Amino acid sequence: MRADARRNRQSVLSAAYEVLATEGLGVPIDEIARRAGVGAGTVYRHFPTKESLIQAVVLDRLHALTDKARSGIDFAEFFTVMVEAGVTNRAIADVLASGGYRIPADADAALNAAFAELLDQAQQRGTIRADITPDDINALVVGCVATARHRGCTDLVQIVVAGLSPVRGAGREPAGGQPSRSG
Amino acid sequence: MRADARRNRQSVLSAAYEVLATEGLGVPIDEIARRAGVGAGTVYRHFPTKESLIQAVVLDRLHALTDKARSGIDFAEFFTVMVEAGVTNRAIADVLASGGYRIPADADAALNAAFAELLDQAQQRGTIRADITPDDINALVVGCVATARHRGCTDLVQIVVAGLSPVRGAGREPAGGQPSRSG
DNA sequence: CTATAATCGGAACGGTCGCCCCGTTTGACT
DNA sequence: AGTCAAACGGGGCGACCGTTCCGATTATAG
Repeated sequence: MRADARRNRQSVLSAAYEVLATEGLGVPIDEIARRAGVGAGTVYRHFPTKESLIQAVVLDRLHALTDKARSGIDFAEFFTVMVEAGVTNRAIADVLASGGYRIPADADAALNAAFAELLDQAQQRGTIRADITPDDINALVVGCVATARHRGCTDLVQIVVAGLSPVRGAGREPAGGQPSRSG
Repeated sequence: MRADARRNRQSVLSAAYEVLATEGLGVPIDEIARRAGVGAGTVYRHFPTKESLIQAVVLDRLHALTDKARSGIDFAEFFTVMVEAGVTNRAIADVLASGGYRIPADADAALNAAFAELLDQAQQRGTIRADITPDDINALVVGCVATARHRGCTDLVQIVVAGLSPVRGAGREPAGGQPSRSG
């Protein structure tokens, strides 16, 4: 592959990563091309469709999240990580909510499996209510992202996590830190 | 006003109400016109912009919700009502999430004030954690709607409500009913 | 019934966006 | 340096959508 082609491909990927994170999946290809300093045609040379470009960018993030889930992290912590990923990166938020372009099933499945494993461990340890399913968690993540994006109140995750616990108030008093303060 | 004009205006309103609830704010005007059995021009004769038509439809629902809040309902119940309103009516969901067309500030304020009042009562009664703000509740409603829309699991509201309560497990065991069961 | 003006409907406009085309440029190999 | 295929870029196409326009229609007053 020619050097300029490789360089341009990288520019497009970087620009796409940045713009998608800020603007979400709705950003026009022209905007990505402009920020990459190339023409729209060049973007389509490297990525046949907008969807394929988005996948290239988003899959990278999803794999990073999957790795994080496998790193011995706590369920509640990872829940927060997922929500923060969605809040920080609008493209991730859109993908998690299935709002826009689909991602390959295997990447989705890997992340879901890792997350489900953490959930199972937490349930066996009694930290999380037993009647919660992985699908519930997915939905809650989407909801928390939507919640936190609505305004800056990321700490609302604590409320949801508290609701997930089978028994509250045993050494986990909400006092001491305002769970929500924004504006 | 001519009789046919009045009739058409009503047709447009009915069609808009129905289509907006199902499809959300993104539905094209042409689709509303088609379902109303009129031309697009007729829609614009009665409502100068798409936004004004949406407002006419949505304001009605928001006032109904405000009335409901003032009817002596419990906070947790009303929380559920709000989420269900968003789940049933995509236009309401979009408006609550500020995703699309704005609504007049006074209608929004009235609903918020009524909801905030319910929250305050619940907090004074000790049912809801004292550190929760009305804005937090708004965000949580949006999140719950997004959550429930993601799949059919409306019951996840219970998890959030449980997280909102200062102490759980005192006569409010989650046992007995599967808080989430879907697909 | 006729005149008249309000109303109707859908074609048309302007803007946006994903995607393609093709004349031009440029990097790599000799 | 010369050659040429690969890569570039931006104009253009088709589709969609909100909005406008105007000739045809029709309700209503006299």
